[in-house]
Amino acid sequence: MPELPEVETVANGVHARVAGQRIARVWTSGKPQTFKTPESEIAQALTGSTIECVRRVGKTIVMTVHRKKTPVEFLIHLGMTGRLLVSQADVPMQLHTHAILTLADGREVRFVDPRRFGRLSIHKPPAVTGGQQPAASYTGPGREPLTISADDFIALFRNRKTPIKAALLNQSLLHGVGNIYADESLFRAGIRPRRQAGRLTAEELLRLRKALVAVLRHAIKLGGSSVSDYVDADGVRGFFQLQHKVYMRGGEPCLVCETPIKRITLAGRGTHFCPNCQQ
DNA sequence: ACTATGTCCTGCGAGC
DNA sequence: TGCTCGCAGGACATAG
Repeated sequence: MPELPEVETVANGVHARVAGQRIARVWTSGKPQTFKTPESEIAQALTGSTIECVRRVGKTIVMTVHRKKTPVEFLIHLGMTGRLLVSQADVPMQLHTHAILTLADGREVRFVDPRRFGRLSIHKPPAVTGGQQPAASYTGPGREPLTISADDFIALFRNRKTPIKAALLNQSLLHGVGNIYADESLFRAGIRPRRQAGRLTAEELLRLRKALVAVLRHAIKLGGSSVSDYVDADGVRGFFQLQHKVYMRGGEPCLVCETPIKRITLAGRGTHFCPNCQQ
């Protein structure tokens, strides 16, 4: 499932291929739950506009386009099985394609999502009160794991009774962390997923932050984790799944101490940890 | 204000 | 071999 490293990989890949291109046409599938903003509004906002940049905020891909200097942000959330692909027009359209942006040079940006947990929407900048024109800027629901300071990171979890893993998955605290990187960072920090977030010591939280940043950076370098059907903008798989220490390794020996990895359900999610290495 | 749980959706793999 | 069934999970709604 696409989390921060996968979304970052896709956003960078799409940016490199389409920045500066004009969007000539927009097609949408009519599957209502995919569109948080009505399809007609999305099509109207994008048709004839020029793509300025494509970047990642949390788990969301933000495509900034402009027309007559008015910026609009197109938000693409990949959900669990969403793909954003840049294709030549003659590549056959695959099943579960929900949106196609046809570029002026004939190539297409395609959003494909079998399970339909993905969402497309338009983010409008807040209303302007003064004379100046603020740039549209989607900031996401929480803080960025890669740039948050140590003090702010510790403060996020203060007084929280929820398990640390559930807190890591809460996008209004940190955004971008999902099930894989929550499990992997807790393993690398030696912390049990069920520990109450508010009861972790500052030292443990610093270890967790360090582990989380390291695992996210490493995964970005390897193009993300390809579990389920994740691929980048060119349809190429990532390699970080080969570095998973606990995720989906229930019953297999811990790579550090050989204790069998335990699998439990926490916050409705499969949760994997080493009962010896994680206390 | 927090926290916990159910729901959506399809593909895949286990098991009979 | 071919079928059914349960599971995978991010975000959001709803309940406690």
